[in-house]
Amino acid sequence: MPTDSAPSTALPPADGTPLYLVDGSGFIFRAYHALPPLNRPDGTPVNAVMGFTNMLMRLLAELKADAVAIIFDSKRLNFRNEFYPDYKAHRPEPPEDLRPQFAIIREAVEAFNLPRIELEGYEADDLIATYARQARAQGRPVTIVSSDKDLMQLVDDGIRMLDPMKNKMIGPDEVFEKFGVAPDKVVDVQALAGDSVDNVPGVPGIGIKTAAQLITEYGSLEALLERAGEIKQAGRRQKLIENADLARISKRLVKLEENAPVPVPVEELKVREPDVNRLLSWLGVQGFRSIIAKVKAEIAADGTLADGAALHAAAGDGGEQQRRDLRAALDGRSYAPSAAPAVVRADAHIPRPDKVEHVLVDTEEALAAWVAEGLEAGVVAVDTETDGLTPMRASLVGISLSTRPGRACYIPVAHIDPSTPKEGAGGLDFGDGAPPPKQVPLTRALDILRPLLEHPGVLKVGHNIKFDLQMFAKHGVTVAPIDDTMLRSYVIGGGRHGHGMDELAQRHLGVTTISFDEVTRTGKSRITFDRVPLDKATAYAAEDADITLRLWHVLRHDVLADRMVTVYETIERPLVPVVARMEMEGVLVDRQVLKELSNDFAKRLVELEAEIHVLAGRTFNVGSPKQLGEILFDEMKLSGGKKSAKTGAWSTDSSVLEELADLGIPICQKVMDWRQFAKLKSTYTDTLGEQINPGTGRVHTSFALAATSTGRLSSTDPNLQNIPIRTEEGRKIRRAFVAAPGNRIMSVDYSQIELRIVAEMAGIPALQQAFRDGIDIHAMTASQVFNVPLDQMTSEIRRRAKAINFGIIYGISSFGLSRQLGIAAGEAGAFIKAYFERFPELQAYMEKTKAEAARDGYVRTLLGRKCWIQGIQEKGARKSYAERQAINAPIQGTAADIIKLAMIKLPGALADAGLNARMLLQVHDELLFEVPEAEVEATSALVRQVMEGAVDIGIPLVAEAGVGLSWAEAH
DNA sequence: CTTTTCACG
DNA sequence: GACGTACGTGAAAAGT
Repeated sequence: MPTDSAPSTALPPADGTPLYLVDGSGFIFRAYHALPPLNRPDGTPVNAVMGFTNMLMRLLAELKADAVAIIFDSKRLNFRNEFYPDYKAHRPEPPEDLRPQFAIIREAVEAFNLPRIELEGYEADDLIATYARQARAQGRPVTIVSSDKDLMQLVDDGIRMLDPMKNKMIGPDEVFEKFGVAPDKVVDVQALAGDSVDNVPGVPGIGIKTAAQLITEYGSLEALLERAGEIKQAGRRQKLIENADLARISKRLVKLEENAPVPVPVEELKVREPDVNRLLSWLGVQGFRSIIAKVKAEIAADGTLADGAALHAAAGDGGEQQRRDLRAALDGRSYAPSAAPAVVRADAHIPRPDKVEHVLVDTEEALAAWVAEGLEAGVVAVDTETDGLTPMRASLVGISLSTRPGRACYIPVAHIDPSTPKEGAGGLDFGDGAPPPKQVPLTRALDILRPLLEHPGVLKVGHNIKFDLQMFAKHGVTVAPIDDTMLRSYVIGGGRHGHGMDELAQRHLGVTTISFDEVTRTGKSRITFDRVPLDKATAYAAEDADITLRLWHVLRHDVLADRMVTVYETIERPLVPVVARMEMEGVLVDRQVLKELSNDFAKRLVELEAEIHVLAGRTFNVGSPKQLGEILFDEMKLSGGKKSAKTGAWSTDSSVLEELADLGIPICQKVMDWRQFAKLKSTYTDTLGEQINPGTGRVHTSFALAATSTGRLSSTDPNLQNIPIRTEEGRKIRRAFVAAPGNRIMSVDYSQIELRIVAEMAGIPALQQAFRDGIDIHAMTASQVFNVPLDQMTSEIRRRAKAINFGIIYGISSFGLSRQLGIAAGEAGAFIKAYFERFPELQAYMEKTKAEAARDGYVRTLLGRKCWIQGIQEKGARKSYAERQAINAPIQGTAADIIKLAMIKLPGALADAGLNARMLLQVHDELLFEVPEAEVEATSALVRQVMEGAVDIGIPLVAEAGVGLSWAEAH
């Protein structure tokens, strides 16, 4: 976790804000029994839900509560059953028509956006007791909303109870009325009297009246039991002596735990303004028309439902709402009711619609009607269908829209007859297919859709909407504003599961979607989407839009509930158009340079192969690790072979070959050389040329936004984040990445960003100072760890320190370090020990991070991104692996967050400065630009400034720029 | 379709 | 005493 210098979610000081603690579980039963049966339109019983919802409304609207927690029992047994198994054992199962209401009531709390508290092993009463005492200690008045007498023990002059059914306040006087003693003696009375409902035994024959009398007389339960012999009445005396232990157990059962490990700090129990759309939708599903009217009236009155927070302040689309209102005012139209800016109709059933309409749109009139419907709704899900997966090569063949859950359409715009031959000879169409099906042609369809897609007041929701943005941009349509369900899922569950739509549909909606393969078939018989018959295409495409919108409703709430709004809104969402633009820009690649390198590599491969065959004594496939292993270890009988654990095959990776080459085995060095050239040729020089887009003459990679567990981007088709640089031969490939005439390639990279982050997050003053002083960090750590003055530093000592520094970032192990440095594990372990002794804060930080991962299942970056860690609960090697991930993820992830923030700021900063540089690539700590020759100086200064100032993490960030005619020169 | 290897940060 | 390892990716080729 961030240390003191992290952007703090500063807790407010105890400020005397009254705290309302609602006994949710208790209330459910009382509301159920108090209210007549009541069903919502679909037949689900909701009488307790109704009572509960009215109570929440009263809390917010009448009591104007600012600090609230709704507290529930956890399902399982609690700690009381450990010492008294019969506790609450005879409770009957809840009635049939109450059971389905529990889940709906939890939904109610979410819909009102109130803190919902429950904790396994504890009853709601224990959590209430804990919070009540904590708030009381801060001098805050506490109101417990409950009519459960078991809570009366908590009452004092600062803690009162409110009986929500009778609307009656309970203070010390009322408690005395009930129990005949002051609140602090209530426990003793209950221990004696017992409770048949909860199966608390007490002392047989003693009820509340007698108990109160005895406690008043003797002062306390302990005193009474000790002096039981003094009691005059023989029967009562005997019962007390015989059942003293039962009374003591009863006291433990009745006494509430005041030190429960509550899951949310008391300071964070705050009323947050609900998402009005979600709340109204939810109320609509329940059929609570009178409550909807009340909510709307409240909002009309003061713009908020609860006191405090501004409307939509926490909601993800707050900006959109404001812009929409502004736009509506400007053009004199209004797309939303003036009083309640609810845009999702309250009768929309979320997430499960009661009817499904997936329709084909093949006329301009029908399309215009859908556009009108989208404008009215204010939120639409959009999806595009194309004839390929790479956006820069694919063509648009259809568009789907969804305006509310269950309602979606498919608009084919470039479908052809399914019987059309796959490839017209030489691209010519001999007209042997039937005419295309009836549809609105592409350009006409886009003209009609444009007002919707570009309308600043209509949110366009997509699943990986970057792709759709690009498809529309190709036709001059700039889609904005946007939201992305894939990225919403990513900020919540990055590293825990995938974020593809099919998986999320299953996960969140329980829906199995129509698979793409099902529609297009697979393998050789696969057809492009423009050949899919319209009925099938509609079923598939409309479903995608429908599911996207339904996922949006769920995930929008989940992001909020998971406190990930800031990461989503400040990093992921604004990044989408930036990366979309960058991919479309593409990078200019000189085919001729690649061709020459390819020929050169081919020549050397032929030579090497011949030499290797001679040395092996026979011909074989050098590219086959299996055959090579057999040659080296079975036929040539070389020692030092390792077998892979999985298949038992000989390992022939570079570490093995290198060892043998050092022993003077000539074939091994030759194979290593062969491998290098084979890799460079097959992966880079032969392939990159083919990736040049014939239309733009440039290479357009695709950056995956939700692929990594740490928040990094990844690059595919082709991967431009792993272009060689480490060897001289490999580096030549960068000569092919060139600037267009009149331009230069500029590379700007962060210097030592991950080590800076370590220094900051772990709070290591010595490292922080070194970075502030701008000294060589590897030499400095070498000097500190190995006790060598800087002026006597050798390159070998510095190399070792550098390896340790990198090791730190990877979650160091003595094995890994020893392998990296080619030293014994024991020696490596000693280095690590010395390092930790010099920088003790580091070891403490690592322990803390591991513990956090084990406790929560995830770790966080400095900016709050969650990185889920799989396997942290396991044992042995798997656990160690998970621990190293837990150490690495916050560091790597923070660096990823920082460069993303810089990328978001750059387009605006460049435009404001009148500069025309284009951002081309991101390589984790580096950004690549194409810059007009005349603007090189100004761009270099500005980009460095923006990158260094992307966010203030405490330690200074440093960015360095290089310029040249190619990437090789710029780096 | 999985495994091995190797390119990058 | 042996596990099986440095963290994060994607692509090509071989081998099932």
